[in-house]
This record gives sequence, structure tokens and C-alpha cells, in this order.
Amino acid sequence: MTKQTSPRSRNVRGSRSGRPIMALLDILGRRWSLRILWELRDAPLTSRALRTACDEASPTVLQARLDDLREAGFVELGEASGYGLTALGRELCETFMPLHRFAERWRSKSGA
Amino acid sequence: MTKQTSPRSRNVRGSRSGRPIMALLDILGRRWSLRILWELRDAPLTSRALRTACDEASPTVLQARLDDLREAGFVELGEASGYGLTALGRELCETFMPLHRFAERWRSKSGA
DNA sequence: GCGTGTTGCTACAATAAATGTAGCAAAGGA
DNA sequence: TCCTTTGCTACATTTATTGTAGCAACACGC
Repeated sequence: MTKQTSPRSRNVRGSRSGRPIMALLDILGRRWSLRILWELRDAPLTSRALRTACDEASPTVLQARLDDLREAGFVELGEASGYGLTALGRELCETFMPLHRFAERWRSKSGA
Repeated sequence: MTKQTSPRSRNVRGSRSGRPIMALLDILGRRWSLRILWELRDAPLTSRALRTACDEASPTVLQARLDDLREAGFVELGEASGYGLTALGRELCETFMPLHRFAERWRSKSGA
């Protein structure tokens, strides 16, 4: 036990301003948050599989983010399939899908 | 001069995997990135005004993120109006707008 | 020219967060 | 029982962020 992370108590400034968008931007702005949601977009993953998908990110952060995301209601730990998106989390992920196409266009415009 | 940050050299793992979405998720996942884009969504802001808008975040990070976002091509420093979104940045911001409505729904479902 | 105020931006010490490596207990299969 | 995988944690090292202060450059009124 002894959860060392609690997204409601340890907030980046501005996330408790009453504007839910700020709280959302706060959670999403933490490292690996976006990535985790992205990796979970298709199917649930076990914690180990997620770690692999996230390029061997340290289990410490992954676990912390997973806790954040679970408390936010975007992710849940299933019985057998590991971590997966909730209905809400799937909705959020849908919101991010256009980002994929944007990223492609972005590369073609900036890098090469 | 003497930029102390270079988003291409100091990357979170996985951002150079050839998948532009990863690079994008990386930049966006740094603290204050999303917030800055959000605050700039309507009109350009001077660095000081942006600092105020971002709840007095430290100028060090703000400057670092501004450099990142500028190098990514999302933000530019205008002649008189301060920092503003580029066309690309505006596009990216459009992508995020649905997040606003989602955040509202999210609050009503989770918190209160 | 001289103050006054703004701009973008930086230094730097203190604090918080992330990384990397190791390992735990519990559950399942053979 | 032994072996493997699960979710999850410890902890020391490294990196990022914070907070406070301040710089040079430019514009304003005078």
C-alpha cells in the first residue's frame, strides 16, 4: 500500500482553479500520461507489456501515472487482461486521435 | 543566445522512434506545454502576460517550453504582440479544443 | 539626456520528479 | 514443488522544475 501519489493533492499550479480543463491539462501534462493512453488505445495491456510498449520506462513513473489515470477514471485494471481504458478513457483517446494525423503533417512540414 | 534547451537532443525515450506521434506526445507531455498552447489559443501574449496566465509559473520552465514549442514550430515570437501561435500551432490547438468539452463532462462524472 | 517601465531572457540554489536496477508477495501452471 | 508472470515497491542517482533575483535592450515621457 502506501500510495505515494495522489493527483488531487499534488497538483501543478492552476489545476484547482475550478476550470476542469486545467485539471485535465495538468494530468495529461505529466510525463508518460499521454503515451500511456496512446498505447492503451487499441487493447488492454499488462503492466509489463505497457512497460515494453513505453520503451522500458521505469516502473516507478509508470505505476504513478497508472494510479493518476486510474483515479481520474480513464484507466482501469481488469481481472485478467491488465490495464485498459474505461469508457471515459476511450472517449478521451478518441479526442486525441486527430493528433496522429496532425503529427504526420507536422513532420512533413518541419523536420523532413 | 546560449539556448540551454534543445528538444531534439534531450528527449524522453521513444520520441525518436520514427513515429512522429511519439515526438509530439513527448513535447506535449512536458510540463506547461499543453497549458501554454491553451493560454495562447485566443491571442498572443507577452512573456510576462503568459507567466501571469500560467499562474506565475517560473520563467525558467516557461522559457524552456517556449523554446521547445518555437523549435517545434507551434509558437513564434512576434514583433510587438509577444508570443503567439503559428498556423501550425493553431491547427494543433484546434485539435485540443474538444478537450475542453470533454473536461466538463469528465468533472460531472468523476468529482462532482 | 535622464528616469521609469516594459520587454525577452538568464543565473542559481533548493526542491520535486523521473530514471535505473533490483526485488517483493501473490497467483497460476506444470 | 519449481518456475513464470502478475502488479507493485525501494532506493540511490540523475534530471527537471521551482522560486527569487536580476540582466541588457528598447520605448516612453520629459
